[in-house]
Amino acid sequence: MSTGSMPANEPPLRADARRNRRRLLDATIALVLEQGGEPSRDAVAQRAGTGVVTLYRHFPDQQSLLRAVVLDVVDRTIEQGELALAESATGGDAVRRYLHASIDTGLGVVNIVHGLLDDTAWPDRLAAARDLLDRLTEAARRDGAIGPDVGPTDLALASIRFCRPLAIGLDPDAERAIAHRQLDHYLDGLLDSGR
Amino acid sequence: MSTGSMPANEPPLRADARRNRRRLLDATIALVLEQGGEPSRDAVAQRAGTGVVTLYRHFPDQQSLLRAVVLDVVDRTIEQGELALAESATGGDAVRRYLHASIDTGLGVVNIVHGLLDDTAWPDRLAAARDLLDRLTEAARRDGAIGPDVGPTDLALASIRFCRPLAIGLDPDAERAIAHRQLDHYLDGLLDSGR
DNA sequence: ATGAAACGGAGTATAATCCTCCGTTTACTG
DNA sequence: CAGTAAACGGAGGATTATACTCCGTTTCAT
Repeated sequence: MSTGSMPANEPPLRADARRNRRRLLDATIALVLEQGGEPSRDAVAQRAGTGVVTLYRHFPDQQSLLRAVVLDVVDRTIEQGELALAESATGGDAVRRYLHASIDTGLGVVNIVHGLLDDTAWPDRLAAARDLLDRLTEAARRDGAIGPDVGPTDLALASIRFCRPLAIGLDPDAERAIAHRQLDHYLDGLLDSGR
Repeated sequence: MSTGSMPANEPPLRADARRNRRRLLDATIALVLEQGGEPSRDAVAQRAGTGVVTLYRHFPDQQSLLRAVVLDVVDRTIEQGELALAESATGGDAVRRYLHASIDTGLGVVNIVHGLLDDTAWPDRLAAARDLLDRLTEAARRDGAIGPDVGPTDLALASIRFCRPLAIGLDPDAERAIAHRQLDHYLDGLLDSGR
């Protein structure tokens, strides 16, 4: 269930294949976030520490790779969002926790890659994501954490903004730390928390 | 004085040359911000609405182009920052006004391009920029707008974060509007203004 | 009007990218 | 602990993008 986007009724993958598939997805996510566009096949394979052939075996064309990436990221993010909504004490906390999680899952890729896909092969996930954002907004509004001028779009745009690397040669750890810190300040302003 | 980065003791440029130079700089700034790396020559020329030759005539190699871009952006941003510092009622207001201005000048390019330059051909501007950030921080701290945990680095990183386009196919106007809105929320959190 | 400076389109050399063949290595099964 | 099938990676050729230049035309300044 938490295995990301695995089509269920397929012959089960061998262990190394499964590992490499995961690495390819992670490499693609990182490259898309860093460069903001379609990464080259060679670059993906190199980043993943795998041969180019492996990439082609798992994902015959760019479309299937990007589709898999989107499914993977969206699923992991929605999962985190549902947890946030279920376990947080207040609506504001849920929003806060969800956005921080979206930085770690790399949600930003979805919006970047979206325009490169010719089909919308995941209307269900899109609906689920929208619905999640709506419920997060609703919860925060009910608790008085946000005013009427703040909507689901603000949350979506925030996740895009803070997911993107700064592209100034920082190592991933520093990059993430900065993103979380900035997001916290942003949320301090967005949510009139406590005060 | 407000003509951007014009080397003073050179033969004066013809009117069309000056115009094209400006367009090339703007195109480069936009492309660097959108793609986060070295844009191709053809792309720059096309975006500027000029021929490739014109690009080569003004900037013989990539280095000179990037250097010119940095000088241009830094100068215009510093100018705005000094104005903000001089004319704002409070330190917090100065910080706010400076960061909003940096979105419009495109300051983000400097940090992105910085790593692509092999020399630091503008130690004076770098010093001036640092100094400006220090004075802005100092002013805001004196007015109680920021605590001791917020420093000049936060301002620099914020300008990078909010300068970068979201890369989701928005038109420039929408892009800028979102950036300003998000920056405002961020600053509401960063500066414990008023409250 | 005239000379000089600036311009753009077309074209070639170079580098990056895409994609496949095939011998080797790695994981599962009895 | 074999044996087999699946998965792997490096090398290489076809295709595409990028960098840069020649030269006839247009635009500006006097």
